[in-house]
Amino acid sequence: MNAPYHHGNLRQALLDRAIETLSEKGVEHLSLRALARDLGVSHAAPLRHFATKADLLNAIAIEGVGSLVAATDQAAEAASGVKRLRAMALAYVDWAMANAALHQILRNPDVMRHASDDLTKMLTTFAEAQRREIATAQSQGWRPDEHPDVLFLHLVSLTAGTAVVMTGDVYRDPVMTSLAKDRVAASLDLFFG
Amino acid sequence: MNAPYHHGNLRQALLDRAIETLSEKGVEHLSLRALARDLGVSHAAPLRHFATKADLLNAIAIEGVGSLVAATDQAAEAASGVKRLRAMALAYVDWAMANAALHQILRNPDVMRHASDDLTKMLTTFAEAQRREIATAQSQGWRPDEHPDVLFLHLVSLTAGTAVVMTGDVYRDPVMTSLAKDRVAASLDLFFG
DNA sequence: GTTACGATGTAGTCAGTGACAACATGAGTC
DNA sequence: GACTCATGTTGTCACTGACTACATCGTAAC
Repeated sequence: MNAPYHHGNLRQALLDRAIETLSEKGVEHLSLRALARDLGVSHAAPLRHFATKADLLNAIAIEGVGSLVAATDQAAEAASGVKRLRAMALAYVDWAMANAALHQILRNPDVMRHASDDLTKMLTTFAEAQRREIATAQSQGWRPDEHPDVLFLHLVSLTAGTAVVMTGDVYRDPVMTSLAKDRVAASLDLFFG
Repeated sequence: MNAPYHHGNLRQALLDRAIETLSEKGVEHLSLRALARDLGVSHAAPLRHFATKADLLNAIAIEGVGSLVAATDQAAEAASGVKRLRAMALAYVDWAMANAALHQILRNPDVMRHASDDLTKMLTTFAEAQRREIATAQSQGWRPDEHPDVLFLHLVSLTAGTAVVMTGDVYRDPVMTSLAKDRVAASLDLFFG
């Protein structure tokens, strides 16, 4: 009748509930103790799974990057060359819009400051994949004369920036954001076109 | 001999010290009480000037936007047309690199979530100025056939994104960041050129 | 001059938080 | 059936943001 002594899958439950809370209240109001209360577990139980709050956020970020990489990988399958690069960029922005809370975690300096080796490695791998795609696209005739570093910086800035703008961090005016929604592809194509 | 009862300019001292602390430790470890200790006043003194922590961050953000607008305005004076637009974008990124902590505050969803009317108004005004510059540049022959919304979204995304990348939020690898430093102008010129 | 007032700083307090240590529970193993 | 160890609990500590009541002092009216 009573709740069982062991939760069963507290770790994942914490991650899921934390992501919910984050999208509602932001990282500043995420509290381990509130999570524990929400899940009907004692205030110190989360510490068995995440030694510190930073660890929890790091784990969330790892889940986020995994989801992001999966989304861009899937988008990449359909095409090749520049179109592949374009598809990945669009998928990135789409993913960010669909997972705004997760995206904000990945862009939060206070979270990434404590990034684990695993997390930084995932991000590095992601960046390397993008560099490879650029090289391939260039070898197939897309902007062959530009320096790869310039294209990479531009690609990363543009995609990250568009995601940031579209998830409402910059101009929180919803009218502007919804207006811009229809322009995302066109904006990206100023680069890919 | 003893410290005077009144600090003299506690408000500005708080702002200055807070910005220092932010660049060292991030917003998560900024504490009103620690600020009070640093400045040798009682733990509740800051509340006379900023009713809540959110108010303090908001005030910092207002200082930041003011400084940012001043920097881009000054850069704009020298040129006109697309060159003016380009100069403003470069000034934006330069400012962000020189004031990374302030820039991160302006990009922190947990801060902007509580943005005051004054702050949002400043940001709106800034956005409108950018839209005007785009219109002027277009009337002078720069990308005349593109939709202004597309250009605006692209401009904002690109500048915000470049600033985010260059201030180390995304790829924290300092090698990458310093490599990219020489490429900033070239990257922006893929749009302005 | 002194008196009243308002702005600024102080002292004390409260609930909420992250972190830690010591202990309890129970599923799986030999 | 005893052992073990991951998982959850209880208790505690220092710290924080926020609030209230009080102290100090510049200023300006009288």
